[in-house]
Amino acid sequence: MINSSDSSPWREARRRSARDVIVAAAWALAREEGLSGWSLRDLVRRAGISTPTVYAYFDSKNAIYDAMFGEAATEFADRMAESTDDAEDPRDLLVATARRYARFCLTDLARYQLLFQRALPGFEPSPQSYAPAVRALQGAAELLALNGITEARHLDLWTALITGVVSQQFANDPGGDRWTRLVDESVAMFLGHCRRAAEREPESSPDQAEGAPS
Amino acid sequence: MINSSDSSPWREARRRSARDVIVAAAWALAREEGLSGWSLRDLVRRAGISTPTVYAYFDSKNAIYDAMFGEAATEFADRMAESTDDAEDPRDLLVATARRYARFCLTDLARYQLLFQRALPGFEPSPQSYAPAVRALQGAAELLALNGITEARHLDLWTALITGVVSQQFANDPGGDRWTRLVDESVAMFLGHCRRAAEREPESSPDQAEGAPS
DNA sequence: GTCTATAGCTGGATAGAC
DNA sequence: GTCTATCCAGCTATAGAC
Repeated sequence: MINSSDSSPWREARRRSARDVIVAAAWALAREEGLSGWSLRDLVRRAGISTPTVYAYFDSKNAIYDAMFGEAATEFADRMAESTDDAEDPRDLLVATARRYARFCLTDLARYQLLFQRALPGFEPSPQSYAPAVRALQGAAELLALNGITEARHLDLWTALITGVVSQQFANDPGGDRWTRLVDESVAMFLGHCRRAAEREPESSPDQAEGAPS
Repeated sequence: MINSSDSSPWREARRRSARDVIVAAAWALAREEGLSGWSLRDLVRRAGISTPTVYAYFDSKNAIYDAMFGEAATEFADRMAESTDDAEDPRDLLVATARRYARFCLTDLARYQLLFQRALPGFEPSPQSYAPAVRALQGAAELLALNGITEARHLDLWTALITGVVSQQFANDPGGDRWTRLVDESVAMFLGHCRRAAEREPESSPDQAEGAPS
């Protein structure tokens, strides 16, 4: 037989698509039963395959989670990189991005828990799976720079603020908008603060190393 | 035999202290192995008792979690209610409280996850266990009122901000202070924003219901 | 590669003696 | 109330036929 090597292109394609079927079934279950509320038995039943088939593509259940993490991280980076319209005011862009972030998180609890909450005891994403997330944070830094914000601590303040909105929304009003509707005001508060800070200590005082004990 | 009734005082005391031993062992395990990273077998080994003894005091593992939740919620309410010094500036009080909140959360990940992250799929605290948490939120509202902040949405903004700091601290710099050291600046930003908002729309414009799309 | 069948274990919870 | 002993359901993962 020709092409019996495991690395032949169409072999790879088959492998890949089988993988995709498994991961898709895993996502469906995670959304329905909770991130960790499903077993491999559930998975194979849902995907219409058998247990050993899963192990032909993944070494363990955690390897499936890792694939899910990678997928989610890529989605996240892509979504955050989408520019709305060019030629837009930097501030509107910041608002739009914050809204997009909140929507991204809130539309999929399982994904949010996997990606941002480290909700799986004993699971650590592999470096490859994690990589895209770094890309997204760089995007955030650039977006703030567009708004004249370059201090590292202000980037941290920004992520805290916007993370907190999502976190509270999930914890205390899931499905509602009690916190997400505060995004506009949050951005206003944040930008106002940074602007005034910049006026007080003009230009690059190079992020004076305030004692940072471990 | 006198006092053979289960409701006699010293019987109750014994029951209680046995309960306490079990819950204490559960906390120790939760801190060492993760909130859900331990089994009843681990628990009985640690507490030096046997499985049926546990079931003499608790109906299920979730009942143990509920007791833990109640304990944590009480601790939380107490800690938040501690006034630093009287005669203090309302703003300093706000900063101190925010710091106390962050410290409370960050000193015990398991407690934080149980109390604020709903990290146990399928577990809901009973109303009795939950009650003290309400007390704490009322305290926060009063503290903001002392600072002239009475709008409901500003209370929400406050909790989001301070929650976000803790959340980011845990997720991206556990053990460090990269975010907690931003508490002062966060309070400044928040108070500045609320003050200016109050100037623009003076006195109680009764929280105009801004259109709330999902 | 995919199946059936099952190993091997660990989990929460219980029976019944004392 | 506390024990020893155990049940039984669930899990991940694998052996071995095809």
